[in-house]
Amino acid sequence: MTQYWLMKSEPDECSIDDALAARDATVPWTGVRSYQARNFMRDQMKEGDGVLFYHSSCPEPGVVGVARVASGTRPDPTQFDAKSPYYDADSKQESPRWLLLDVQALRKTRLLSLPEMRSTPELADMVVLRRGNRLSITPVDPKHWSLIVDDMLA
DNA sequence: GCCAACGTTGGC
DNA sequence: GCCAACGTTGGC
Repeated sequence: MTQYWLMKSEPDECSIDDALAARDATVPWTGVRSYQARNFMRDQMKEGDGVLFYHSSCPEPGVVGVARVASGTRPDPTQFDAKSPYYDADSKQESPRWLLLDVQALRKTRLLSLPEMRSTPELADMVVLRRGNRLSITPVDPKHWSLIVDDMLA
């Protein structure tokens, strides 16, 4: 069954334009260092799942595009790269702690800003809007996906 | 730059 | 296993 997700990316690292410019518009979703987010990727996310591409830690945070999960998980190579900011000295080659999967950008949308999301009553219970939420990957209810993708960003 | 919120760490 | 201290996220 197709599921839906919201994935945060810092546009300084990988913006929606960067993703669309990549080969096949596909980027490895590197740098996830949260067990909850990793477990979503490992246990629940499937190729073909829908993704809201979200810009975070930037002047205008919000949803900026639609994407899809384009692969299953594999070890994130940056965990073994001592020069990477995502290096994890405790992770072992034979039992990698951190995973990634590929995300394929499908289209850029207008900015659906965080303030607009917060001011839309039908979106009020989205996981990403919960107070103090810090998860970089959050599940999206089908009704929220439909409202955002088929209506607000159509 | 500030700070609220949360996950992780480590002492006990 | 508890919980205080610490580091990080991320909006403002």
